[in-house]
Amino acid sequence: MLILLAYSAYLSYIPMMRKIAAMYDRSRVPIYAQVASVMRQRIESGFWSVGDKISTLEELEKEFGVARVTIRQGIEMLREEGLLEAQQGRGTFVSGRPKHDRWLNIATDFETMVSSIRENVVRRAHVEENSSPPEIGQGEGKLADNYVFIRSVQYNKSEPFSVVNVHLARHIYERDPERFTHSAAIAMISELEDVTITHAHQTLTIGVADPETAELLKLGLGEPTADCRLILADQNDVAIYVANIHYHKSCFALRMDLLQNAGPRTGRPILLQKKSA
Amino acid sequence: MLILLAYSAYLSYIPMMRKIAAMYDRSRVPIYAQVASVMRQRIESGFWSVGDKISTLEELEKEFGVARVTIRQGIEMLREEGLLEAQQGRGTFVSGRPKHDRWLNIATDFETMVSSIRENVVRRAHVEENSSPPEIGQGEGKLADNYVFIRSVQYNKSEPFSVVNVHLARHIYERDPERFTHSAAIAMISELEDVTITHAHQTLTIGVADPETAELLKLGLGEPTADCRLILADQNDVAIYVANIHYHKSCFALRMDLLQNAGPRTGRPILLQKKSA
DNA sequence: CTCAATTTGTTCGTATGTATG
DNA sequence: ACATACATACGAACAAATTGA
Repeated sequence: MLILLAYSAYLSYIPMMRKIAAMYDRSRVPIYAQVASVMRQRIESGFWSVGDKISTLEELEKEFGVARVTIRQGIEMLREEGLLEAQQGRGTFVSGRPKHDRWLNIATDFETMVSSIRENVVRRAHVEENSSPPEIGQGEGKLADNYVFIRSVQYNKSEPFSVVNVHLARHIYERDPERFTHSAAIAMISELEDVTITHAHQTLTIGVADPETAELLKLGLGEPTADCRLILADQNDVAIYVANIHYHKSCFALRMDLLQNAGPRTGRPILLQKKSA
Repeated sequence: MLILLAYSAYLSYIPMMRKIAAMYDRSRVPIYAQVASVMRQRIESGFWSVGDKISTLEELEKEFGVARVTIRQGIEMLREEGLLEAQQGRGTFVSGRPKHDRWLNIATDFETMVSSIRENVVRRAHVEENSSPPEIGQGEGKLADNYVFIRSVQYNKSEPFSVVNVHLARHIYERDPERFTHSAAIAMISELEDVTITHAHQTLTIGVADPETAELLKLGLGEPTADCRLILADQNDVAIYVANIHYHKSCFALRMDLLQNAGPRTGRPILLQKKSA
């Protein structure tokens, strides 16, 4: 069995020990929960592997600069999550890894997006036919006359993983209200022969859960979410589809190929060109 | 001056009132701070505009299902941030919007990435010449014989916004240790004539700040960050550059054009093809 | 101007949670 | 396990400022 050195020996953050109080103060999460989240991260990242004996309470006290009881509270959290097991006289051992779902892959081009959304299981929808228009920034297109608001939640094995809030131009919606309500609007739009999408872009940020999102995704208020804003504009530059999607952070990953349409890349020539520009 | 209706009238979350205790319990952040983050969001999103009178304490008590003093603590937080001003007898008013930094745009192709990184101001670097190799997943290339570990922090107006942890293949590093330490490694790699990048990909997730990252970005332990993993493989499929970048969430945004290399898009034909496939 | 209604500000007591030594 | 200190949260009562009838 591998006995690990104290983490501090590896990453040398002894110099920051004096500032530790300030670090804990920057977050209003209780210290033991902060300690727990660091230890959870170490298990998830593999720095502590399943079966390993982790540092002793004494080492952890010194490393985190907090009292023994506080460390124990953190360990208790992880025991309840099934990640740690403590044994008197022996030590504390890693007994499992957190579920890292990361199975959701966000599309980076239109084709992929449509086909991935098409397969989504939408379990719940709420429609407001008389909706206020969406907030639109400059460069995002013109507003349509009327919008319909559709909210749906996507589930994976009965676990909610995203909330989709869509403002759909009413003239699009009315072509087939029934289907727009119960299947993915974007897939349907892409099938309309007389609608040409001239702009489609997506902006991704980190946001916080508002009460509705928190409730639907079973999150705490203010917990972080991956927020995706998706806008489609038609041939008249009218924003016919404006979506705000909130993803559960633990299922979210975005993978991009940086050489997508470029092929292998060697150094000098292009960059020199750029430099001189 | 606009007097707003209670938010609850608009978004109808009265039905969830019974579950409110559960919602607060899902996070270990104090309730007043959770309330504050919801109100902050309302100001940021423009639901409450500057100058507006927000709901009264009594309304907010009922809406959030918490005590008056708790609401006041939340308001007090936002007063200290300069977002709200309260006046006895009159009400509480929005006095400012949060700084929405979002000025950082993550690149989605190699050229853009290199030229944006080239302009970054790196203010601090830490180098470990005898570094353990990076963790590599399948499909990310083969490991080089040796790596050098370089950590740098990027600043904007003396505010740190990202921590870059790079494992750089030693044979690359040794071509010019001095420059690799003090300027952006990736920009230099792209100038090497005899190195061809055959794979370059980027994976973005939401992570939590570990002690080092928290200290360098002045975050609380366990606060959310945007984590970007960036890997470059050379002509021999060796991962010569493996970066783990932690961005401060408030400066992070990723914008993608979904029609990047496709041009305008009309419905049927392509999709029918896909369907029959 | 006064009065009443509205709205924020303050204080008390109590209970529980967090953190230390 | 205990004693101590401080933060969080509740409910209730009361005080002070503002507004409009």
